[in-house]
Amino acid sequence: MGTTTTNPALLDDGDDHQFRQFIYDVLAFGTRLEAVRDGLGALMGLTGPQYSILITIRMLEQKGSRASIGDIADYMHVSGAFVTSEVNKLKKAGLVAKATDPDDRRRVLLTLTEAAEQRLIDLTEYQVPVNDTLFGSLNREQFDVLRSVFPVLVVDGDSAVREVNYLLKKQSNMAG
Amino acid sequence: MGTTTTNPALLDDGDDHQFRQFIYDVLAFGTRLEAVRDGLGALMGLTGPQYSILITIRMLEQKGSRASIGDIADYMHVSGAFVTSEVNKLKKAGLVAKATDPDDRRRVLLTLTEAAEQRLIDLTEYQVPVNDTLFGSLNREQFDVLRSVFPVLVVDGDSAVREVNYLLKKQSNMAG
DNA sequence: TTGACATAGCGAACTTACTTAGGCAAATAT
DNA sequence: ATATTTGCCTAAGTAAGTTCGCTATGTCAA
Repeated sequence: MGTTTTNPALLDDGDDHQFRQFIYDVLAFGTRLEAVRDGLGALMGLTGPQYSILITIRMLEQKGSRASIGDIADYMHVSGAFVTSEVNKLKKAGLVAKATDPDDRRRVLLTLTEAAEQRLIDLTEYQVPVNDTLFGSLNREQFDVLRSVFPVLVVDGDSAVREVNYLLKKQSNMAG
Repeated sequence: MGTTTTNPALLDDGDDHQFRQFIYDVLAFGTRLEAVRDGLGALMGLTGPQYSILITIRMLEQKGSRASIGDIADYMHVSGAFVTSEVNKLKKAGLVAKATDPDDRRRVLLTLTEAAEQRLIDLTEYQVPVNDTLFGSLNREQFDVLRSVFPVLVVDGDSAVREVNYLLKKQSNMAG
């Protein structure tokens, strides 16, 4: 009674205090990680979202997928219109190239330019000390757990977002 | 060479690919967690930041600390002026009370009202299914690792934020 | 005890990071 | 053929912050 989860693995003798503190810490870490990301972007002369778009494109390239505007928007959980406008700035800065997808000429395929790849390489000079500070206290066993857990959490996170949006819609229907 | 960390525990035979993917997943999870938080806030009729302020006050209360405007700002990594303005809205809504600290009359101490505590209790009805979706696949061993790791990551995160801001300042000094 | 400086909070003006709405062009279904 | 859907774009608006300058209080040094 009064707990915010029913998963017994997360309860300490029926108490969810540890779990609440954990959620709080995850959220707090998230804001710090975002601050670091914004700072790394700024070191390249970019805003946080622009930097995020670059590394999302790179991530998709490395996976062998091709990245359209909509793909980036889905990954980042922002609107397509926003990606369009930020990508246009990145194009103007010579960091991404746009090409129409020959298989579907509505789609725009995004790739990193050589200049962008070089700037990302140059950035590692700063990334290394920052990442070492951030994750210097993790050991191998902890990292293995984190590495296996987070992909699942992302997928479950998507489900939870859908669920909360559904609850919200239901509530607003009841109000209206 | 080319890796973004030097911590050997995070490298797979000298390669940081797993580590990069992990960072990407943590960031992705962060955006989803934030979306869930915003949704839970909306279910209470609040914005995400307002909801965050409420649970930050509650967290500090439970720790036995008293919460000033500046304390909340530090915890949330936002400006004091922003906390001031959001807290004033929460006060108008009858959810937080402001009192001047007798020990330092510049400080404003924040407490949750009964109404706020009740609304947070009512919210658990929605929180339970959402948290179960989010964290339903975690087992005890994984949770124990996460629970021990995240408080450290938050502290190290603060250091990393300071470090990246220092690098940024140094760079802008060199430019100017 | 007074003057100089630092700190906490506040309000106003501004910026940034988004969203929604509406339109066009290409693809898909009827 | 035509209707619908999908992908991207532009323009306009909104939310979530910031910075700046102010007042009040506290602190420290002489």
